[in-house]
Amino acid sequence: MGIAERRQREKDARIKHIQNCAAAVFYKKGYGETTMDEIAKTAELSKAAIYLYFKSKEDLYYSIIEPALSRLARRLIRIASDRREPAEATVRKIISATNELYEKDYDAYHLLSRYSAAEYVKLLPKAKLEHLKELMRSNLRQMEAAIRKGIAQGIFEAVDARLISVILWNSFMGVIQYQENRMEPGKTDYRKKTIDATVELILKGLRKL
Amino acid sequence: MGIAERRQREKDARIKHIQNCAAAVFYKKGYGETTMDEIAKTAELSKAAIYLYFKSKEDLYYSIIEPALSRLARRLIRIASDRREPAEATVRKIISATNELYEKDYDAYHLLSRYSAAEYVKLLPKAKLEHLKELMRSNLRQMEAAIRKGIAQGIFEAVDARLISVILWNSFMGVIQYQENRMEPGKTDYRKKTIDATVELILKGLRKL
Amino acid sequence: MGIAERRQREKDARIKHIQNCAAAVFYKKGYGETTMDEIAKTAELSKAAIYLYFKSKEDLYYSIIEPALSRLARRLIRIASDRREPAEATVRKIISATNELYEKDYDAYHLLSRYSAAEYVKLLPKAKLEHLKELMRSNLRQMEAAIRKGIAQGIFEAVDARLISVILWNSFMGVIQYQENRMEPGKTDYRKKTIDATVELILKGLRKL
Amino acid sequence: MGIAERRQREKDARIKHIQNCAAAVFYKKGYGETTMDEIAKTAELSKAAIYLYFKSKEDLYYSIIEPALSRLARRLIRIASDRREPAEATVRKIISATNELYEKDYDAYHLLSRYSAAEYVKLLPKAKLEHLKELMRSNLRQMEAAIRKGIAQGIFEAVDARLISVILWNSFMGVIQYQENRMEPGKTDYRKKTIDATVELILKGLRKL
DNA sequence: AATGAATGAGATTTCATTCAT
DNA sequence: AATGAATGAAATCTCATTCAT
Repeated sequence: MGIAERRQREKDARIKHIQNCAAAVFYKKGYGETTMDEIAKTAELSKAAIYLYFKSKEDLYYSIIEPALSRLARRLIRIASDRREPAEATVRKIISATNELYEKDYDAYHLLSRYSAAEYVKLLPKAKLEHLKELMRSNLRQMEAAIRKGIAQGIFEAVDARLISVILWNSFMGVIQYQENRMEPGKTDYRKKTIDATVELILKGLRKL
Repeated sequence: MGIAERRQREKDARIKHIQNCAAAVFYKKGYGETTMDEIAKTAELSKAAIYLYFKSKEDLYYSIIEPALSRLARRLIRIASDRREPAEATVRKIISATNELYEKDYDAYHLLSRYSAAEYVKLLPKAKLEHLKELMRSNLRQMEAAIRKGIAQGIFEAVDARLISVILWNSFMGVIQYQENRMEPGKTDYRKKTIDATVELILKGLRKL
Repeated sequence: MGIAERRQREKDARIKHIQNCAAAVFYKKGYGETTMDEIAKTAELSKAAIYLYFKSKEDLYYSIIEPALSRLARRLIRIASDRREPAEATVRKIISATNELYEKDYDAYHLLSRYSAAEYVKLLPKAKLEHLKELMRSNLRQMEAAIRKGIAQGIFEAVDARLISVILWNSFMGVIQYQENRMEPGKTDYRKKTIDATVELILKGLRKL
Repeated sequence: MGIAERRQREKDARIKHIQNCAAAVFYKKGYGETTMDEIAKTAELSKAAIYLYFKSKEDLYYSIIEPALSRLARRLIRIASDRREPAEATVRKIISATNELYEKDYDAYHLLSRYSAAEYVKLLPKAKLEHLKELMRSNLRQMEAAIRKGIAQGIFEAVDARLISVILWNSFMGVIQYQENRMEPGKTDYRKKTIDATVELILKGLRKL
C-alpha cells in the first residue's frame, strides 16, 4: 500500500512538473508556436514520455487551464456568498483572490490572462470550450453580485452592475496581460501595485459622494 | 501615363485587399494558427500571388500592424500637444481616437489589441520589434502627458501620472480584447459603450472632490 | 523588304542578347539554380518576353549550347582534315581553335566546360542529348586523328592515340573549368598561359626522343 | 553501457548510410536538381527522418564533402613531407592517394570532382566555403612542393612549379570528371588507366633530358 | 516507465509557365 | 512585341504523434 501510494505521489508530481513546464512555454510562445519538443526539453523528458501522461497537446493545454480556472471559480463563489460583508471589501477580495491564484498557480494562470475565445474555438472540442466559458461567466457573475450588493448597501451609485463588473474584470485582465509584457525579473511588485491602484480608482469612481 | 497610374492604383488596392483579408484571418486565428493557404483562399488568390506582394508571412503581418500603429501614434501626439485644452477632454479624445482608428482600420487594429510582446519576440526581427515597442511607448507617453496636464490644471488629484496612464491604457485594451471575444455580429455598440463607461468611471475617480 | 529585313535583324539581335545573358547566368549558377526571373532581369526584359523567343528554359539552354558546340565541331573537322600539316601544329590548332571559340563565344562556351552528361540526361530529351554527345565524340575523334597522324609522321612515339586524345581533351577541359573557378577580373591571360603550357608539356611527353 | 554503445554505432551507421545515398543522388543530379524526396527514397527513409540527422539540405551536402576533402588534405600533407623521396615517386603517390580516396570514399569523392566554386558560392555560408577553398589550396601546395623538390633534386627541368602543379591537378580532375561522364558499369579500370597515363605523360614532359 | 527513432500530414516558399491587355 | 499579374506544382522543412525496445 505504501508503495502504491508513493508511486501515485510520484506520478502526480511528474504530471504537475510537466504541466508547469508546459505552461511556461505555452505562455511564452502561445499555443500555436509551442512545440512538444520544446515542452519535452523544458521538462527534461522525452517527447514520448509526455504522451504517457497526456494524450495530446490540446489535452495537456486544457489540463493546465481548466483546474486553475475551476479552482478560482469555486473560490470566488465562496467569497461572493457573504451577503453581509461591505461590497468594497468583497470586490477587493475577489480581485486579490484572483491575483493570489495568479501568484500561486503562476504558470497556469498566466495562460488565462491570454485567454482568447477565438483561439479556443478551433483548439478545443465544443464541450470543453463551453465548460471554460461557463467558468468565466461564473466569475463575472460573482463580481456583478458584489457590485449589486454595494448598490443595495447604499455605498455605490446606482450603476449598471453588469457593465461595471465587465469593466472591472477587463481592466484587471488588461493590467495583468500588459504588465506581463513589460515585466522583467524582480519587478513583479509593480504589477500588484498597478492592480491595486486600478481597483481603488474604480471603487472611488463608484462611490456615492 | 494614365495607364501607369491606374495600374498603380489597382496594385495598391490589391495590396490593401490582401492585408485586409490577412488581418481578418490573423485576428481570428492568431499568427501561428493562420496558414497562407487560408489567407489566399480568403483573398480569392493563389498562395503564390500573395508572395508577389509580400515576401513572407511575417512581412505581411508586419505590413498590417506597423502602419496602423504608426498612424495612431502620430495622431495621439497631435492630440496631446494641445496645452490649453482641459485634460479630461484630451483623455477622452485620446481614447476615442484610438477607438475610432479601431473602427476605421478595423482589421489592422484588431490585431493590435492582441499584442503580446512575448509572441512578437520570436516573430519579428529585433529592429522591427523595437520599432513597434517604441510606438507603443509613445502612445503611453501621450496619455501620461494628458494626466499630468490635468494635475497641473488642478482638475485631477495629485496622482502618479505614469501609473494612471498605464491603468487607463490597460483597461482600455482589456475591454477591447475581452469584449471582442464576446462579440457577435450586431453587438459592436456594446463595446463602445463599455469603453466610454470605463473612461468616465476612471475620470470620476481621478477628479478632485 | 528593307523593313522586314531590319525586323529580322532586330529579332536576331534580341535572341542573341537573351542567349548571352542567359548563358552568363547559367554558367554562374548552374542550370538548376538559375531562375527565369534572373535571366529576365539580366536581359532587362520581362519573363514573358523570354517566352516569346524560347519555348522553355530547357529550349533556351539548348539553343545556347548546341550552336557553339556545332560550330566548334565543324571547325575541328576542317582543321584535322589537313593530312600534310605536322601533327604538333594540328594539335595546337585544335586546342587554340577551341580556346578561341571560348573567347569569342564566351558565354556559350563557358557552359560547355561544365558539361556533365549526368545532368543532361534528365534535362534534355533523348534526341538532343544524343546529338550533343555525337558532337563531342566528333571533337575527340579529330584530336585522335591528329595524334595518329603524328605517329604516322614519326614525330610521336607509338602511343595509344585514343588514350592520348582523351588525356589532352580532359586536361584542357580541366584547366578551363578549374581556372575559371580561380579567375578574377583581369586574369584571363593566366588561363591561356596555363592551357598553352599544358599542351606543350604533353606534346613534349609525346615526342620521340 | 553496451546498449548506449550499440545505439551510437547504429546511429553512426545510419548517418553514414544517409550520406552515401545522398552523395549518390547529389552526384547523379547535381545539388540543385536533387530533392530531399529522392534522397529519402534512396535511403528508404522518410524525409523527416533525414532531418533528424541533418538540419538542412546544405548541411547534409557539406557533411559529405568536408570530411572527404579534409582527410585527403591531411594525407597529402603527410605524403609531401618526405624530403628525401624522389620527386616522381611523390607525385605518383599524391595522385594515387587522391585516386584511392576516390575509390574508397566513392560517393563523397565523386562530388568533389564536380567542384565548382561558382556553385558553392551561393550554396554555402562564407565560412564553410572558405574552409573548403583552403583545403583545396592546401592540396595544390603539396603538389607544388613535390615539383619544386624534383627541380631541386635535378630530376625535373627548371619549370614554373606552381604552373605545373596547377596543370597536373587540373588534368587529373578533368580526367576524373570527364571519364565519370563516360563511365558505365564495369569500366572503372579505364579511368585509372587514363589517370596513370596522364601522370606518366606529364612526368615524361618534365624530366631533364 | 521511459526513450530514440520514425513518419504522415501539412506548413511556408519558389518557380516555370501562361494569359489578358 | 511586350508585360504585369497570376498560378499549379513542387521544393524544403516542421511537428504532433506512434512504436519497438
